[in-house]
Amino acid sequence: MTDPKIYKPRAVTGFPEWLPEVRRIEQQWMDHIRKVFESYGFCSIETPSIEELDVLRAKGEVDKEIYVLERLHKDDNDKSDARLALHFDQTVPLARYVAQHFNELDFPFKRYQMQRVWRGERPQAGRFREFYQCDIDVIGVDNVPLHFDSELAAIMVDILRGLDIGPFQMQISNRKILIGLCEGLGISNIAPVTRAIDKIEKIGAEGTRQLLSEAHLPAQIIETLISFAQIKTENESFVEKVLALGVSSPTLAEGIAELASVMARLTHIERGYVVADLSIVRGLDYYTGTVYETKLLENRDFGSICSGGRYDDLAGSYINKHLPGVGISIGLSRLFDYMRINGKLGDLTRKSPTDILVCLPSDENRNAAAEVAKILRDRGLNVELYHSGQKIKKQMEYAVRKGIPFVWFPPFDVGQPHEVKNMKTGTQSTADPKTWMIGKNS
RNA sequence: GCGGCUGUAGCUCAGCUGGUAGAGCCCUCGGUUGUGGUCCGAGUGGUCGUGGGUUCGAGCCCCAUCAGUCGCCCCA
Repeated sequence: MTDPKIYKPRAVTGFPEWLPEVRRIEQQWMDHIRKVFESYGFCSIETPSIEELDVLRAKGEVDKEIYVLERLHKDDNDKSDARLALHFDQTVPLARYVAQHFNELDFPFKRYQMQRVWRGERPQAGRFREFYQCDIDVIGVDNVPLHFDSELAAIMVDILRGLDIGPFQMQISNRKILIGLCEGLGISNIAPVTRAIDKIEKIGAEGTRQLLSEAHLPAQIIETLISFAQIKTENESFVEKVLALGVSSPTLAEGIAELASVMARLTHIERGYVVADLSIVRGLDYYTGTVYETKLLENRDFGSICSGGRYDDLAGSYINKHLPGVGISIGLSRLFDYMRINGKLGDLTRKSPTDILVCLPSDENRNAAAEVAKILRDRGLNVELYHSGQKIKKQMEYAVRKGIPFVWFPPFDVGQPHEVKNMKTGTQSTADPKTWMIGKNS
C-alpha cells in the first residue's frame, strides 16, 4: 500500500473563512444589520453571483478586478457568446435588476442586499478577494429626494453604533462642490486634482501639495485647494468656509446647498459621528453628488468601512428610463476581520449554539436522555445530546471545549431528580426540565 | 501590475562562525469507582516551502521557483 499524497490544507488567500466561534459572531452581526435595515422599511433582494460580463462592464473601467467564469471543458458547439463573471459590487447588479423588473417594483425602490462580492486584487489586511458587503440603496424614477442621503447616513451610524466597534466617524461630502470649485478655478483636468485631494488625510497637506504641484497647477490655486481639502465641520458651517475661498460657480453653489441640507437633517445624531469633510471624493466615477466614507478613529489608515454615494442614472445602460439613486455599503468582511484580529469580537468561547449539553449516563439511558433533550428543545433552548455513554469526565470536557454553558444530568437511577450544572460558576442543582430557565440562579 | 520583507512540528517560535533538528502551546492516554477548568506523568507529531548548486557535509551559503506578508495602485 502506498502512502497517499497529502496536500497541505490551506484556504486560498483573500478568501476568508472562520472557525465556528467566529462565524457565530459574524452571523450575529448580520442579524443585527438586517434588523436595522428592515426597521427602516428596506426590503431584501438577492441577485446571482454571476452576471454577464457586458453588464458588469457597462460602467467604467473595472476590468482588472473582474473574475470571469468558464467551464473547464468548454463545449465548442456552445453558440452563446455571453461571457460570465462574478460581480464585484452589488450596485451594478442592482441596476440590472431594477431595469429588468422595472414594471414590478415600487418606487422609490428601497432595498438592502447582503452578499459576497469578488475583486481580483492583491489581498492585504482588510482587503479580500471575496468579501461580504451590506448595501442599501434607494432608486427613484427621475429623482430621489435628498432627504434619503441623510437617512442612509443615519441608518449606517445606527448600525455601526450597535456593533460595538469602538469610535468611528462618517465623513460626508458632495462631488459637485469639488467639481464646481475646479470649474470656478478654471481647472480642466480634474482627475489628478481629485486624487490628490482625496489623499490628504493619509499623506497630509504637504503630500497633497506635492501631488498638486506635479499636476502643474499655479501655486495660488494649489493653496486654495489645500485650504478647501482641510474644511471639516460637524454641521453646515462648512458653507462659510467654502465661500471664504472666494471661488464661485453654479455647480459649486448647488453642491454646497445639497450638502448643507444633508447635514442639517443629521443634527439628531450624537456629535462626532458624522462630519462634512470636503476632502472626501471617492474613486468610483459613477458618483455625482453626495459621497460617504467611514473610518475607525483608532486607525483611520485602515480604510473606509462603510461608504457610498449618490449617482445619477445608474441603470441608463439597461433601460430607457432615468433612474437616479443613492446607496451606501458596509464592508462587513473588512470591518469584521479588523475586529477579529484586534480581539474585539466578544465572546469566542462558544463554538456552537448549544445552550445545554444533556449528559448520557450510559447507553441504556439514551432514550430517557433524548426525551429530556426534546422537552428542553421544545421550550426554545438549543440542546445537544451527548453522542455516547463515555465517562462523565469525557462528556464534561466536551462541554468545556465547546463552551457549552450548561450540562444537564438526567437521573442516573430511578427516582432521583434531574440536575443541571452551570459550567461557568460550577454550581450544580436539581432542576425540572419542564420549568427550568437560564437565569442568574440557574 | 510594480517594489520591500518572510517561509523550521496543527499554532507561536528557537537553532550560536555550515557537522544530518528543539521549546512552549495544542492534541491523545493515564493519575480506579457518576463531573470539566488546576497539577503531575507518558505519548503522537517535521523528507527544515520546492528544485537545483557550492561543500567531505546545508535548516543555516548561492541561484531559481512557489507561497505568504507589507507598501504602491485601487478600493469595502
